[in-house]
Amino acid sequence: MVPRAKYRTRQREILLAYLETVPGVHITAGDVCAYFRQQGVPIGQSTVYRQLESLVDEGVINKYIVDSSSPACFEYVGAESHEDAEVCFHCKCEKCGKLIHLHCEELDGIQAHLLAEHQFRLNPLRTVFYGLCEDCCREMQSSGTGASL
Amino acid sequence: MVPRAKYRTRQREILLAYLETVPGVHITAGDVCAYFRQQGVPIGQSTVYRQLESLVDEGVINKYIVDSSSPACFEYVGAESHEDAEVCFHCKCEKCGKLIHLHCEELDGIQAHLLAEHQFRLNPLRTVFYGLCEDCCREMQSSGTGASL
DNA sequence: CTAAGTGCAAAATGTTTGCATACTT
DNA sequence: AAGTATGCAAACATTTTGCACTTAG
Repeated sequence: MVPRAKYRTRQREILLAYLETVPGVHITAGDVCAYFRQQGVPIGQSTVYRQLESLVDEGVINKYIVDSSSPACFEYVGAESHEDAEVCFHCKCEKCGKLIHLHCEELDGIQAHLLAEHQFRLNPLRTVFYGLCEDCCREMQSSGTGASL
Repeated sequence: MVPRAKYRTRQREILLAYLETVPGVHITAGDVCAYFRQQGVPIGQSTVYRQLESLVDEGVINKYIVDSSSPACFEYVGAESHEDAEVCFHCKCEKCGKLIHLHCEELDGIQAHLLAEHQFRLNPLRTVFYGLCEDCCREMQSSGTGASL
């Protein structure tokens, strides 16, 4: 795990500023590097990786790992993670990439259960349920791909 | 995605035989290779990767992807059990990085709930609960770092 | 001034692939 | 015989790291 950022460096601000312009969008570290390179903004890739990891650590962005042979995706969620009011869960469709925000008491119960029975203090802000959304689920059934997970 | 195996080769049988001896255990492709190398069983690593992928495709083993910088884990779940394969959830400690494998009916209920109430078909193989493990949780309380999530 | 962050290039890691050979059916 | 699997090594892609240099506080 990477330590939290302690300085506001130029690179961090630029990176953050960029991420804020694409909330809810999933981009890879490579995407970010490519974007800056194309824009002529000089930021080293190791800095990108390090800062992204820091931001994940701080809960400003989410990190999604979908497939072992594809890069991790990052997503700006800053606003949500800072307000402590409504905790919401995320469901991410593995097929279309759609991200669904869920408010649900039943799911909140998971938190209590994990704590009581498994001594695990869940952090909902960073937990993402992966699976298939309604649309993709239907689409998959009709297309006969008997992949019923 | 890799095509299904069509031949019963020696390597496939050996691999399968080994996997059957460690049901429910999570091993990486590297683990498998190392084991065979140590046992003097000559099986190439590409074969291991290819066969594992085939077996995943056939539902004989599960593949877990938890972290982008750690290898995928495989777990034998049996030839027959396709639909009702015993899947386990993962809890990952954000602090120490520990990975906890959880098998729990209560958590299985989440799957049903998400499907029934939110039309979302959860894929437990990809879903990871983030939070604090028991040890880190206690450690944090005692060290007065009032981080109560 | 000091601790933290940067950037480069190189290493490490995990996985895939090209291709000639060997095996299964 | 025909198609499939194997094994090696090399390619690949992503991420991490060592280290000298710069910068924020």
